[in-house]
Amino acid sequence: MGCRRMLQTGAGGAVQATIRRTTIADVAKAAGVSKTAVSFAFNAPDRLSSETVTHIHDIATAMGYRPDPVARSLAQRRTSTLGILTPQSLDLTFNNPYHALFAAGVAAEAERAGLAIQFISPLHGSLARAVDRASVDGIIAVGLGSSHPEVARIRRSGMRLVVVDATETDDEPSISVDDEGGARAAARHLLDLGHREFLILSVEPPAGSGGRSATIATLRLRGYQSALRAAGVELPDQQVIIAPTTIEGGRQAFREAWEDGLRPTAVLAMSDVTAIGAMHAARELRVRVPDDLSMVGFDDIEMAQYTDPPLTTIHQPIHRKGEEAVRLLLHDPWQAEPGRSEHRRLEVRLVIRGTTRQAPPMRQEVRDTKG
Amino acid sequence: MGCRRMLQTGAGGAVQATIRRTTIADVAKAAGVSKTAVSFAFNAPDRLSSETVTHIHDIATAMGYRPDPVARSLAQRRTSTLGILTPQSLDLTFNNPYHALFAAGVAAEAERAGLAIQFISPLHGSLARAVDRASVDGIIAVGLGSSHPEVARIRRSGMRLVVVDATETDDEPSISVDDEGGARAAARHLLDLGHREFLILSVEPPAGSGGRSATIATLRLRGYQSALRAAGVELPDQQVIIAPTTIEGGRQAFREAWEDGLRPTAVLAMSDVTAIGAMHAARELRVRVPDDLSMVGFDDIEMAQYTDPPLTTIHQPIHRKGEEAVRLLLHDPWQAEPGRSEHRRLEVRLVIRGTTRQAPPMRQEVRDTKG
DNA sequence: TTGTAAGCGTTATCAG
DNA sequence: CTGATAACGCTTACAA
Repeated sequence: MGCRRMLQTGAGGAVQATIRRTTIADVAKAAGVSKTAVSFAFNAPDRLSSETVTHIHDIATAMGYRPDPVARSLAQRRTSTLGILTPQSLDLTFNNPYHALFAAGVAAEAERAGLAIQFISPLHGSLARAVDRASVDGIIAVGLGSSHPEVARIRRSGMRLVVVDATETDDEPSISVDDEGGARAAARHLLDLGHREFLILSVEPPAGSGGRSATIATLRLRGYQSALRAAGVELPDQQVIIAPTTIEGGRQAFREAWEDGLRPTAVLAMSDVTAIGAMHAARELRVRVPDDLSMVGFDDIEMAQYTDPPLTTIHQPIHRKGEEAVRLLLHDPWQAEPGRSEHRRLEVRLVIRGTTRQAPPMRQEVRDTKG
Repeated sequence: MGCRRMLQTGAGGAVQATIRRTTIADVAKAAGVSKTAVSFAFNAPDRLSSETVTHIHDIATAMGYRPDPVARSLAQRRTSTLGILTPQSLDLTFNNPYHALFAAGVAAEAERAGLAIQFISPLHGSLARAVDRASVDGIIAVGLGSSHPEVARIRRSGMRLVVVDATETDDEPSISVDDEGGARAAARHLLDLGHREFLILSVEPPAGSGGRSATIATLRLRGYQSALRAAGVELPDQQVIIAPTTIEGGRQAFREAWEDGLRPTAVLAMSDVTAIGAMHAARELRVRVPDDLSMVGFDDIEMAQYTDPPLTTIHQPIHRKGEEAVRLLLHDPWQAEPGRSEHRRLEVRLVIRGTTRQAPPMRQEVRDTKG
């Protein structure tokens, strides 16, 4: 099927072009029908006699014809693609079990709806640029508050948008979990076991997350604090440290805290991976978990079941969050009634495994023996 | 900015449309210039006086104008998007650390080149459909041999293509590692430690992987076998079992093998996650690793360092594979010289950690004591 | 049942 | 430096 073509170069020489796509017009001509007929053969076979349909299909496959998805998108004003917007680099996103599982949930539901997925993350440092270039019908923004300038811009552009893990506002629909409640439950569990000396490993607030909107870091911290306060436990700033959400990040954070003389009997980690890292640091420092040190994570990623001992943590339905986000995006109830967006808040629960135990007696003031 | 519009419905009633995009024509009119000028203002500011550029930009942002990426792609015949093709569902892909790390590598290099990433995986069970709908400039196919019908179809369509983890052929460029050599090194290491009773945990061959082309499962098995054969060790079929590439999959596979009466002193797993699952199964069965059972994984994912004991495995440069795949796709040396594709084969190496130890003496024939 | 023709929103060519 | 005008490849009223 001669679909190569000689192109005249400016200089007058003939040069072989890369294979030119077979277009709908080519097929139409070859089949002796109109473009419309070919289009129908693919998109609405019912509107053609079954003979012509098969005839056209035969010709088309023989010529290797494949409708151009871009042209199709332009004409239909629909890309059948949905974007997942993350403020971090994809490199980080893909290697973060939480994000991976969330994306899996999105993918599962998207597939059901026949939608493809595209990841949108800063392009040459600019989220705006990445968003502008993305050919998508809707965006799921994760971890970006409504106050984030990019989110605002997307909303203004009229593109469908669902935010995940961000403050609920009237401006756009959202999916979230009870971060504060979960954190409170984690802290209470440790308080109930008699712990009074805590170390909190916080996740990093997203870059440029804007002022007002509460990030999950804020919410979870608030949860921890409210439980501690209710129990009359102080929490000096020094005892909450921010760690990168990686195993290594958690490991280093705990090491440094230890070297700074902190001697908690319990650590509250805002993410399971951080907790896992901290567990390894503890092991290296010959601190036994849970005998000497209790630990509660957050998220309940798969690995949490397989650490040694298995990690006590706050379970959240990560995969379902992804699915629900897609449903909300598709359901589109807020477009009709602006200023009254739907919010779905999913439940979390404490899962007690092997990393929490009664606080060891008499471990106060150890901190002072240092140096 | 009145960019809502009343649309006449077929029935004659007026209905409010969703917000209509501001187009380049709107901006041109508002700014009192031609469409060309607006286009230049965005894509080739040098060709306009700086005054007009800023003027146009001002108007454009005021109107909330954003060039339509789809229209742009059509006109440019370029989507600036690259597809990662996997034969499995995204649900599995995202939760597989190997794939996640590979994708991260692709993402890193793609970002440098200003390319977006789209995942292509079976849509309603059909890879072909998914490929047809994907608006991408090039495809990186992972784990799909050249003999796979879909790969052949893509090649024929003239789309840029790089295959990863597949047999090297003249038809398309490829990235791979020395799977066979790595597997051989793993087996030799165990043989050197005196092991003679093996269990092999194989990964699943990709569905419809076609007949001839060797998958990584084939290659690694070949590597194991050649080392064992050289040492005069028999490997009955019964001792190689296929397990899903998940922790749970490895766990169950090992349990079942054990229940079937197999009593290996060493297991060779084709993937780290499977190995990790098997380690947990062993622990549940009170089989001590590495005292009673040695284990070697494959891939060297991050978790391998953090298991207890840390996993001995075959390291492969997963992230770099992703980067190289993109480079190869962009470099495009094979387009010029068809039938002579470039292949990059990256190195693997044995990383000895804590899960391998001298074989326990006298553990033959235990198998026979069963039932 | 099939064909004609007008978009879809850009970019690219080529005169002014 | 700027502006018409023709692609780009498809879908989709509307007409036959």
